[in-house]
Amino acid sequence: VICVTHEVTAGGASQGSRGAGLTARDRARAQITREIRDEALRQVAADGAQRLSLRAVARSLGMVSSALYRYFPSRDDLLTALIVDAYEALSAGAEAAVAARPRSDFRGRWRACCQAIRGWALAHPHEYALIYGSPVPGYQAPTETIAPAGRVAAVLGVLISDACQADPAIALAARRQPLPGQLAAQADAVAEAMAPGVPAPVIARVLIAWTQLFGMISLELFGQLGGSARPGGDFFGYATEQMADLMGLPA
Amino acid sequence: VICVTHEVTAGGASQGSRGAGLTARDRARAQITREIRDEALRQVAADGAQRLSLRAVARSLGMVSSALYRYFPSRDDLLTALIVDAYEALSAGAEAAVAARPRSDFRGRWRACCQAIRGWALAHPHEYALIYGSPVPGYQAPTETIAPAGRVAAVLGVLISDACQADPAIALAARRQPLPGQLAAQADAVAEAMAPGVPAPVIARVLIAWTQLFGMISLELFGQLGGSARPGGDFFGYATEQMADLMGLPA
DNA sequence: TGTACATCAGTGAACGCGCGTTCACTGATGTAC
DNA sequence: TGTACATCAGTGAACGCGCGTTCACTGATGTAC
Repeated sequence: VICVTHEVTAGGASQGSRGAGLTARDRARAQITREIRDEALRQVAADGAQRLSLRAVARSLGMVSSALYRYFPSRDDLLTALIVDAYEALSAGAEAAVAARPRSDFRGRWRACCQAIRGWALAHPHEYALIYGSPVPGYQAPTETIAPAGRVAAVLGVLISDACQADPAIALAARRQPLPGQLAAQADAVAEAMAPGVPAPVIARVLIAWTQLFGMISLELFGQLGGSARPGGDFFGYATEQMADLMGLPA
Repeated sequence: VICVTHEVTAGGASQGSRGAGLTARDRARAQITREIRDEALRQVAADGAQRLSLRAVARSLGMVSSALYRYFPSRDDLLTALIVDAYEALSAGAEAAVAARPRSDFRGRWRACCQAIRGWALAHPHEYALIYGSPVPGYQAPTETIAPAGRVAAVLGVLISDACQADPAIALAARRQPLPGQLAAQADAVAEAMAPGVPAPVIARVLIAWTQLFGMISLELFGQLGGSARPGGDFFGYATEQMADLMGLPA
């Protein structure tokens, strides 16, 4: 009885907020869904995505494995939710880091973006692998993951857009090296989606910086740098500056 | 009886070659070991490394799964053998491609190296993932894989060594931008192992080119380029040239 | 406000699958006298 | 050359494990009159 009263009270309170009409059941469902995601994430963080097991998640939550099917129709859907979360966390971090710098300090914003992404990757290696590692076998990323993935790229898109508007010299310098036809068209397509108004040659260099950034992080994280060549933060910072130069960001 | 005669004859023949003293059993063992590797490789190529299963390999070979333990002490040892093979195949391809160009055409050798590595990766995506993808969970690469991994890097090491010796301008140009202390020490260590005599600033740029190369290939192969930004060969070629410029290779 | 019915969360058992690895064993191949 | 013994490849059964997913069911929560 106490329990019922409690729920009714909470229901009334939540009706006052914007979740109007939420029943106790709805709220319980939302919370348990969250708990499942959290526990699944904990397992991915500990053992990697391939090891994610519905049964283990259910076990940790004191549920029976079949109960999870009330919340996620399959293991793959749970994985998809985690992937979306990872993209969101990464891009939120990058956005915040970039926003913390003066709007006109383009090189500083680029640095902040790189550091934030690397920092997040080092802190969450398995989540990073989940979104930028080799694909999980048998899992086909559904279309829902495309938008969150784009949000990460948009951080850089906005940055270069701002820089090009503020400093026409960037575009001018890049234009002196025209691109082969097909690449120019590709770059234009990218510009339209991510950085309207930025000329193709600049975009091409931004793409180089982009692949450099994730390439470095992946090689470092996955330990594929032959022992001797492991890039600590020093190499990362150095490469970041070189890429800023390549993109033509003012010093 | 016929069978025995046959074997004795073959044994005699092989004693004439450098595999002296090889018994029929030894030769059978070598061949079956090869067949196991080949079949395992076929499975990795088809389904990825995580899906490699001793039982499936045995099944394909018409053996019973426990028989494989005569040849490989565990699944991990089989994986290790495949990893070594993959490194060897990749580096052999890169070496051949580089060797096919005139020794003094440094930019051409660099281009050939990049194209060979990308070509091999596209042709053998799962094997590429095996060596440059996110680590297989639960598998710890043993020390035997270090040397073959280094062989790939050595291709680039020899190249830049040659270039620096032939064209002192490369080193001179790079020296104008000194490195932060720790990075210089790291680069010197890399130089000592891979490219003796090459100054640290050049090495730092080579490392950028190196991470760029594998970063591009990984992002392309693993499909993590947000749909729009997928790098066909055009982008790859463009980036390759930019990296040649960065390293200071003469045009 | 009270009752009858519909909805839904969670249970527990089961299905069917595949895996890596061990072990006692048989029979063929190699070796030493 | 012939025999006795040691080595080794391959067999078949078993151990113990974990997984994703389905299904009929119970009991609590929500809804409509």
